[in-house]
Amino acid sequence: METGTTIRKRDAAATRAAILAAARQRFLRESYDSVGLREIAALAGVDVALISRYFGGKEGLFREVLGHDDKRPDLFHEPQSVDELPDFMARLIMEDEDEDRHQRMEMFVILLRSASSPKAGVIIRDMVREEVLEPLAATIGGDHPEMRAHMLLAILMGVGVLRTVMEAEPVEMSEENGDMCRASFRNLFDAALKG
Amino acid sequence: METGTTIRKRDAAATRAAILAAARQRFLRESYDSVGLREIAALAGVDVALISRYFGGKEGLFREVLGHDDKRPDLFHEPQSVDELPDFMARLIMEDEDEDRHQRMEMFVILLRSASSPKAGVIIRDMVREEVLEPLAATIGGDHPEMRAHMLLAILMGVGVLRTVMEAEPVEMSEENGDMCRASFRNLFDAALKG
DNA sequence: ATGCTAAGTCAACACCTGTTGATTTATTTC
DNA sequence: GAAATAAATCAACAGGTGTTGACTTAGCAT
Repeated sequence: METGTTIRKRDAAATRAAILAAARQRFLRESYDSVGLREIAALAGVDVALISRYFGGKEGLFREVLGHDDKRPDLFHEPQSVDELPDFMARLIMEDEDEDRHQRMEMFVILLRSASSPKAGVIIRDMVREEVLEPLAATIGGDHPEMRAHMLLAILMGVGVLRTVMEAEPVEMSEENGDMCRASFRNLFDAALKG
Repeated sequence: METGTTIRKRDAAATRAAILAAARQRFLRESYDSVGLREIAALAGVDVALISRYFGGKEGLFREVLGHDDKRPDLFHEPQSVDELPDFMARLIMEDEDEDRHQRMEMFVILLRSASSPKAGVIIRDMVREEVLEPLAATIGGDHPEMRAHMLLAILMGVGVLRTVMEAEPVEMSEENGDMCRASFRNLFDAALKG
């Protein structure tokens, strides 16, 4: 059950990391409001009090899970041309092997799960605007970049919602189905950009 | 502040309706977990106890807000051919004047807001599968109807998430922008169906 | 080995949650 | 008008929330 059950010997950094990992794990499955600090603490094998002590409270913990202050690379910071975008986003949706992509998608899930909580919402909205919508619109350029960025992100988030929150998988991902599915998404993103 | 401030004279049906309206109003803005019964009761101008009394509890109230038992028409029940779908969904996104469409979109927002709450989630998932994904796939037909249905719904929900949860509007909706935007969405849905 | 300090624990806080039983109030029926 | 009944209220519950201060313990330096 516990994440950091390996007996830590009074290492502040390690327990911090354990709490962070446990929190991430929980926020990945449920919303900000429905996840309790005691729950996270138990999962990390730590006393509840430490959370408020180390992160200043639940809100601070959540902010740190999102890596809002950290030097984590922006969700869409890599320099891409608009031509690479469809393929890039299709891969983002379909391939979980790539560790970087996987983490990026997990981040989106966390965002989606808690976005309707009053406290978490403000944190999330800022993050999405700054780190996703604006850079995306910048790389898109052209006539109505904001609208195009919206469409792209809408597809990405929509698929995320369906997959995780609604627990529905579009199609068996194995074999050539995966290739077909990825191609379809590529076309879809292409249409969103040029249509 | 209150919804049913017009002094009701001990009318069970009317107070039920007032509670339902208040609940709908709150669940439209926040998640299942973050909305309290006392909050709803205050908005309806009613004592908290009445909610549990009339609806059997918070969960029952939510279920009734969703109209899961009611004879509300299915979210996608209308007999449409696959050709009409792109235009239909584009209008669903863009036009709020139509009362029916407006209510349907509101329902989607409520679904999205609370889908990550453990208790509300199970209710919502069933509803989406039964009333949206399955009928949608049925009207689509063809090669991979489930995947196509997923794509359509993903776009719809993605836009919903961006609009409401992320509080981001794709483009100023007035003037010819609206027409352009609707055309783009139509193309997008078209690509999702045929691409 | 002995202090000293950082790390972790414990208990309690004040508040809020949904829910229930007893009670009061208004409305209708005889 | 009095009795009966439905509607609404009140107060309290048991349990949960995040957070805080005082306390204990482990690990390191001298």
